Amino acid sequence: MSVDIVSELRQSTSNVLPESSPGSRQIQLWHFILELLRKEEYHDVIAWQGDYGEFVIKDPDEVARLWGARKCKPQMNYDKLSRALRQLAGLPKCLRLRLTLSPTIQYLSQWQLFEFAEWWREVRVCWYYYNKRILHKTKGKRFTYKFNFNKLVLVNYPFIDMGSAGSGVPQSAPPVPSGVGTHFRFPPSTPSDVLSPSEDLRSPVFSAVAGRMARNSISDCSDGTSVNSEMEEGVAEERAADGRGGGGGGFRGILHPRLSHDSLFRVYGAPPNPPHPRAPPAHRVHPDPLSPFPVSPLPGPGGVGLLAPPLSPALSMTPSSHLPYTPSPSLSPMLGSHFSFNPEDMKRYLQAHTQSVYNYHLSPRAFLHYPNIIIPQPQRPDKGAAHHPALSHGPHPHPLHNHSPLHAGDEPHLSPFKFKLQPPPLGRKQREGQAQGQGRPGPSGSGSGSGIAPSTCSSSSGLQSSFSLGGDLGSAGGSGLVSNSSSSASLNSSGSLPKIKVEPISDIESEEEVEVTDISEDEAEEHEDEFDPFPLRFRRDQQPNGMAPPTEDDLDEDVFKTPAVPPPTLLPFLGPSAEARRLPTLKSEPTEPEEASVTVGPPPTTPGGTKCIPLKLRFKRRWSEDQRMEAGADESDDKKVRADEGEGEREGEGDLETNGEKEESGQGSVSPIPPAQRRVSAELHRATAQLSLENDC
DNA sequence: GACGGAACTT
DNA sequence: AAGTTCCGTC
Repeated sequence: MSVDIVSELRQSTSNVLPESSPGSRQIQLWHFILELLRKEEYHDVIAWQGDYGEFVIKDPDEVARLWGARKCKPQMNYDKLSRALRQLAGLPKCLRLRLTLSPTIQYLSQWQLFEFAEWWREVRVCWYYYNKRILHKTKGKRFTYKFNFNKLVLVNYPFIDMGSAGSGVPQSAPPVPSGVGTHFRFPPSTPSDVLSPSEDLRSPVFSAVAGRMARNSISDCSDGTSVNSEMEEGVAEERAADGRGGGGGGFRGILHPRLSHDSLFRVYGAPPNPPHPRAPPAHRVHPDPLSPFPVSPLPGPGGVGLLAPPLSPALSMTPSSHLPYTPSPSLSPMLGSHFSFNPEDMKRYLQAHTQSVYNYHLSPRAFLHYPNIIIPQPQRPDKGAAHHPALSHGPHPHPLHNHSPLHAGDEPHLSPFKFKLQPPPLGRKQREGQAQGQGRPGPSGSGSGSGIAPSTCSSSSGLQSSFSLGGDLGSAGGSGLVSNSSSSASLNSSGSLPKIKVEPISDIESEEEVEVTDISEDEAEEHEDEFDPFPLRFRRDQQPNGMAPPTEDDLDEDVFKTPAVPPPTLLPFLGPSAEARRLPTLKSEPTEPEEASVTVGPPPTTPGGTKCIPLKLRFKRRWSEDQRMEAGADESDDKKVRADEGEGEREGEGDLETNGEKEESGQGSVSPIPPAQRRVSAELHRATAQLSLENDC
């Protein structure tokens, strides 16, 4: 890596990649801690001890003094130091968002919902990238903290070498990432074939992928307790996202054919499960002190950085920051179009991922996780079909992933959209507030689901959002009732557009329900295996409006960072073309005039637009495929579906569903939406209706 | 001791 | 952004 590149990287990523040179005042606390931990001379002051990644500050005053000396803060003491450590364990406040769905969500087409769902997923993932849970306090143990290496190493400091302590490293010490000398083999790709890092790294897609990768990729070598292989999870997620269960979907080709799991999985060497800290450090010849690689993986000048894009993870939505992928303008499923795919774009996309994996030491899971690519294989799910070879190594996915969302084909007579709403738990204030109000179901998930609790904060932008996005989805009441907020009222009365609002919140405390000390990483990692690629998980077996109990995963993920751009670009992957698709999508539905006017969403506000490949395209494609299939199906099935639908709706409850039905009925017999789709839409409406939240900003 | 809000600094 | 400082609470 050339010096200037390193310099540039350090500058461009200074907020993420701290200056780590000894003596630097720029050092971050967690790195300083690591620095002490790796030096034997400080083992009487601070040392690894206990569980994996756990360390004990044996001499708090001395550590504080050292820290203060490093930072030129002579007044430093352990109280302050511990405060800083606590900050490391927590989330930056005011950076979480909440999602509020107004009743007008019912006016969203299902593809808008897909878009929204996918966007939210991206937000979740992106947020994770920036979410700093570098360490946490070990409860019950004085002065004891524990690093979350799965977060830290890759996300914050992927190339950190923590193995300098040499012999005597306790088991609590983390493994030494090995670079040179690993079995890692990066598939050759020339810079010209790869997106420029700036494009790549700034892309929200990349951010999502990187974040996702970072979140997961180290799980196998972090706590030493995770038994989920990346591939397993990747497959599971991919399947889940694919929505085809074990079927041989058409999206398996997202794994770069030249990126075998085997080659990519060894970036860190064998998963330390249990870790083998005493094993002699692998070859750690680091021409660049920050990188284990002898040669920069970056293609050259212009590389932005090894780490996080400088933009908000939630969404670099500037047009230039996205992959130069321009979806076919004919992608709108409502237009009955077929989905085209540009192989060149896909190629570049994959290469960008490849590059990212290389740059970040990241997991090949990225390729599996982010199925944001449409493989031009319009195959119906073929149950029992052979899996993609590259995906077939790992254990089978978690059973939960068999609840693959968003596929209408697998279970033709069941809800094809088996996702549920699974919001994070309420914050304290929310809980308290709701305890006095409607009362929210506890985290047991026994609640009756979310009501539509529109934000009391009006959108600051032109968007009168029906969504307000946030990590505390679960804060919604379970009544399923439309709240009486002004926002809701205005939305309802005016029939305003279904829009999304993102707003920061400062007092959501979902983490407080996370027992991070004892079960945190281990169970979290296990739960991560249950990662639901969609924020809206809706299952029939739940109560009509029931909220699933928040999982660790949710707790861990349903936090967001405020997008760096105003709400109009809240669908980052929806560039103008996407918007253009979206609008016709709505218009293509013969709807009531009101709806027609209502559903015409906000105009595209991102000049140039985003050019990412949204997962929604998969949905669209699948949908289109399903529709074609169903169109060819016999009428009796259709009638049966309708009958089932009617029955289900009779069984169902909630104004939203009723409204959704009204909306659909308003389309009349000329509706291009087939019964199954309308059923799906109804379920979507019902599901999304649960994503309501009050707003306490 | 631990926690976390809030204001503040760099 | 990443703490630092102060402080009230548990």
